[in-house]
Amino acid sequence: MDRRIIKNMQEFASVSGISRPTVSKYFNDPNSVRQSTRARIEEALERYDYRPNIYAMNQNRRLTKIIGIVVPYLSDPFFAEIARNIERRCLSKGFWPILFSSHGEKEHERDVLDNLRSLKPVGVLLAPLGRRSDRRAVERFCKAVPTVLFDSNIDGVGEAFIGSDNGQSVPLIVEYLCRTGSPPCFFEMPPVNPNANKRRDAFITAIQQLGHEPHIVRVDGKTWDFEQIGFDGGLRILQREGFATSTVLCSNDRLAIGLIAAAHQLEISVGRGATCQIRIAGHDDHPFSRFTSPSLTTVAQDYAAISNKSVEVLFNLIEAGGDLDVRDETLFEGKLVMRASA
Amino acid sequence: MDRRIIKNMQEFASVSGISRPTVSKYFNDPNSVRQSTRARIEEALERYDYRPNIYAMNQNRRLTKIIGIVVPYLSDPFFAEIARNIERRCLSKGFWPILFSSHGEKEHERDVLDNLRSLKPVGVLLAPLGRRSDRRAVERFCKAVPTVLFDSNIDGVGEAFIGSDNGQSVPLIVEYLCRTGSPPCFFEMPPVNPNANKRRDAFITAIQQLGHEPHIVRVDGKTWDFEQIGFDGGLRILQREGFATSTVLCSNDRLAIGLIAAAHQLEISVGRGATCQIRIAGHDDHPFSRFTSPSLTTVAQDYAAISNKSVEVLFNLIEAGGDLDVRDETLFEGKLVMRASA
DNA sequence: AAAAAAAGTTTGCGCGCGTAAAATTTATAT
DNA sequence: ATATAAATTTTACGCGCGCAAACTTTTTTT
Repeated sequence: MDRRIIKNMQEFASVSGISRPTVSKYFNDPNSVRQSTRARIEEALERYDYRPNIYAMNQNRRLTKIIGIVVPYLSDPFFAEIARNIERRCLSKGFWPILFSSHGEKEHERDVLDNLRSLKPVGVLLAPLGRRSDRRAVERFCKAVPTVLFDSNIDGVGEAFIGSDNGQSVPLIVEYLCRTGSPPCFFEMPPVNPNANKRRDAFITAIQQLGHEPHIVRVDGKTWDFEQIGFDGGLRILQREGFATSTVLCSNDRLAIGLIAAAHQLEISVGRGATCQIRIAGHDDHPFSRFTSPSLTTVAQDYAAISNKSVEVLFNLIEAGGDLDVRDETLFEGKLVMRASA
Repeated sequence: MDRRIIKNMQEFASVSGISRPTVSKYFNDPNSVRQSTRARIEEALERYDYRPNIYAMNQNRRLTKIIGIVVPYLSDPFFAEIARNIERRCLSKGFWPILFSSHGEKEHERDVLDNLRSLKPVGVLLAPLGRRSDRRAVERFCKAVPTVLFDSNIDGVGEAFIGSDNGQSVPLIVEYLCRTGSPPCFFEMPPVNPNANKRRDAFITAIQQLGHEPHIVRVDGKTWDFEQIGFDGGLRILQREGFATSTVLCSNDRLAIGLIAAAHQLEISVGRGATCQIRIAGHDDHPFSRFTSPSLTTVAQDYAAISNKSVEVLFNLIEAGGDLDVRDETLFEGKLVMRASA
């Protein structure tokens, strides 16, 4: 840090002995200027610690370097982790990731998309709320901004979709559960996104294919407190009629976490041991699933692959100028994670 | 949505029959213009859906409306929840909250602060990493930007601090544990922030005051996977020497969650029942603590109060023009949450 | 060494808005 | 109705940078 403070690019250009347009070019892409020039600029940069005004930059650039990341519910560590991964990859490519959460509310998602739009991002990675989304608002947004959807699909909206293959993951665990014990029933809550429905349907198909009757148990719940919903619903069911079979496959891990807690409270032993009364399995391999008691058997969503692929597709989309020829959908397979609960 | 698209404020001013400076004033603060004028503008706003260019706005404003929120680790639902609360309050006051996570890394925190600074926020709510923070970087930041610290204090840095009173909360649960069973030992990991140390010290003081020997058990761990650290460390200890007493107070809930999982794996029964072998308690009332098996007895941090107060203080700070006369520290008391684990 | 290509410089314009001062209109108080 | 205050309009300038065109210098090619 040297002498006077630099207030704009012109001053910085002067002290570094380079013309302003070249300096501008450097900040746009350091590799676009000659090595010797780059060295001189970076040398001056160390002495003066100047940073271009991002507002002026973004106002005048054709394209900003901003990438929007929108997740439905950031308090869910699953989405927090995906967001973190995406953020890292964007940063390493010189972009400015900005993270938003819809907080599970349709209105908030709409507001987020509106605000995000006025940031004029080059691209957006959007995990929509799903069934609770204001479909038209999302459509409008995706028409105006190059967007890749992930986690939760909305048919025909966005330039691509990346998610996991429920049609593979659900049969995988259903087959495992049937092979190792009583066939499972399916425990679900009102579907918040298309995945929930796909999982239920995949369950029905899979269990029938194995020659069993499909039992679906649905509990109420309108919030995003999935654990609480699983707990409350599970408690009620276990106290009254019980489940149709002694194995329960939950629509997602968070529901299963609540159900395990309910079972424990009622002193119903969970697990695959001989003395256990009920087996509980989940779906997603949520970050906390390995720390339930007993630890939760589940199908892991490959969220590293999902976030990596999402970013990759978005970068392609950006390079292609904002629209792809075909809207491709990439689905990743789940992996069985055998733990103690089933 | 009507006729032609409005590309700038001048055009919008024309179609709404108001002068541009007045329109500008309106967008700065809708209440600063006459009611009749406001009505006319908002009427036009409905017909034309114009939004001012935020980059141009922020470039020229004395103060932006941006409020930075920085948390150490967003994948921790505790911080995600606080962030959500803060965000809501900022939005309702017409500010633009932008959320950042340090991802538990010193370098990343530094980068975040650097980037945030160039956004020229009016104010920032910062929960620093703590001991892993680059103290000088944080200091420099706080000198340049009106900042309120929360959760984790750094002496003399920032215009205010809001957190919880470990000197009250720890004795509270220590007293409870001693009253209802064997005195606890203290289970901790390498301290990531000042709270960890304060809790240990508070534990020692409290347990001695009650006439017991303070036993501290520390396990290794350098990441932010607190559950994993609690699990691995707990497993090792329980398999070997065991804990000094049959009651374990953990430095935080996430550690306790891991420890409960370890105990379960070793078929050590956790709880306050007569047949139980060990009692485990935590600190924070983490969102997941009610869903462990058994549910976790803990001290609740009043995080609603913490986030509310933080925002309130920041608003005062902003109105005061960026610096307060005195750096006040507000500490909120914890509340005992008796559940099944202790 | 000459020619071609690449990189850098100069000049100048424009982006969309904030803000200030002076002039004018409108609302409120006496 | 008149005086006063408040709100609005007019006019004009500045913010910090991107970008394009024409020109000059440096580097690479043959």
